[in-house]
Amino acid sequence: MRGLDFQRKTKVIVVDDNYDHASGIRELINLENEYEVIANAGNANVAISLIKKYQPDIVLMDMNMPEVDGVSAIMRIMELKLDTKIIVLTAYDDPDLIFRAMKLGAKGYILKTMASHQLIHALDEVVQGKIYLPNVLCSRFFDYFQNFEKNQQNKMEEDENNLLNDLTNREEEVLSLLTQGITYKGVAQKLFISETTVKTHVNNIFQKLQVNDRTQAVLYAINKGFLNKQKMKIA
Amino acid sequence: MRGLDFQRKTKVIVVDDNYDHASGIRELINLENEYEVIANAGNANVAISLIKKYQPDIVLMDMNMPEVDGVSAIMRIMELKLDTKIIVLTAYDDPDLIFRAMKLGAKGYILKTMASHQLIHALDEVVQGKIYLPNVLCSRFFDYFQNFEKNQQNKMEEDENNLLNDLTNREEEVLSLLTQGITYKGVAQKLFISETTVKTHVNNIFQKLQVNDRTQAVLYAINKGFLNKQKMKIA
DNA sequence: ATGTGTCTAAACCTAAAGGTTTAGATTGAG
DNA sequence: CTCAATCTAAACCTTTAGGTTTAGACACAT
Repeated sequence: MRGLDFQRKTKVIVVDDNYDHASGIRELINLENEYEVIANAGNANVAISLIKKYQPDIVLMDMNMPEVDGVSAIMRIMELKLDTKIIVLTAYDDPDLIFRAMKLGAKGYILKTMASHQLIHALDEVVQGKIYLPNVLCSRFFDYFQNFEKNQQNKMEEDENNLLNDLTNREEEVLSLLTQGITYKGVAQKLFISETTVKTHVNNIFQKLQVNDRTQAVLYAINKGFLNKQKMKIA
Repeated sequence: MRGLDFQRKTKVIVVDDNYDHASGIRELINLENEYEVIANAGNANVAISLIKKYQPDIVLMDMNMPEVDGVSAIMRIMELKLDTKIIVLTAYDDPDLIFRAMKLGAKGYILKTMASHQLIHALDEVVQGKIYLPNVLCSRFFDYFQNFEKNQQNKMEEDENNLLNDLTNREEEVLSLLTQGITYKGVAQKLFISETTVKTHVNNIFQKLQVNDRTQAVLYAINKGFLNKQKMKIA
């Protein structure tokens, strides 16, 4: 695909607070016929206004900037809802940073330590609409992603402070029905027990969860991932 | 790293309901010195018991199986909490399938249409603890991932059937307090209005949301992303 | 066999929630 | 100006919900 578009060069804006570094990247990119660095920005605010003005095809963004951090900068650029594609360029391979950048919609992620031809390759891939994430960073991302999701599901059981763990089986059943917005009478019918028994269970639940009413109990349950647990039991 | 472990071969279990296909993969893998297919499984249940029994290093899993679907199978294998690594092998490059498999903890994802040496390469990468996701599938994943997160936030406003959109500003405020488990009296104090006024609002909310009590209203609100909306208003 | 935990259930009470109707004040659109 | 929507509020009522105490039946462990 490189060089097929004779109409115009691919417009790139470089965002980096280090002027020397930005200049280096600029020269490197301008060596390529199909790319053109149309502007440099030393901070996020300047970057935003330049992007609004020029609507570049690609923004190469350094992540360790003063004042506004890189993640916020990406967020603000994405909110513009332009066709501009963001490639992150940073010294850090921090999984959390990679995860957040990609989540927000970055199309590529490159380490500064990587060879310069990789930068050009990243540009090539991204202009074609692909994602550019080197294998090393890809693995980092997924380590974080999978553990993140896993933790979301399992943090409940692992949490010593989770009062839901004090509930008996029957109480869990009752709570499960409460989280569906069912009345005492309804719960009694579903569990084939009397309404007063349900009340007893509910009162015990309230004491164990240290709440005062069913709404708070339901909210506590939802926040602690109780619903996920119930779903898993069913499946 | 290949061939450095003289102690034992890497144990692989192949899960595929198509016997011929499973056999083909088995032979292919057994050509490699460092790998050994120790078992085949034609369905998820057999697979689970074989995995429990042999605790293989790698499970190669076909996703289009009858009875139990591949995603559920992955979920059940992950629940065993073994060191077994799952590589998905399927004919489909459906982004949703890729996303769910990776989310659940799959370490690799290969299409059946891909060359056989890629399968071996995937095994090599995964035994080293890396993630194997070919560029095409990686892009598919991120397209889904980035839109997924975006959609989660915006699906509410876009939903024509979302009854929350019928609420007035004041009703939203009241509902917001209900979702914090606050009583009529508490809401009245927070909003500097009388308790009966709160009741009126709440009744209107119930009618608009077509529910009968506060618990159901709170659940409706949570399910439709009301809490996210409130958070966004703050930020 | 004795105690502990769980599930069951009743009686009794108060507080809160929910349903209905009516209505005044304000605002903004036609 | 008038209509509609919204926010406010009261009176009246019924139904749940929640709190407390007591207690029988069963299982399980020491």
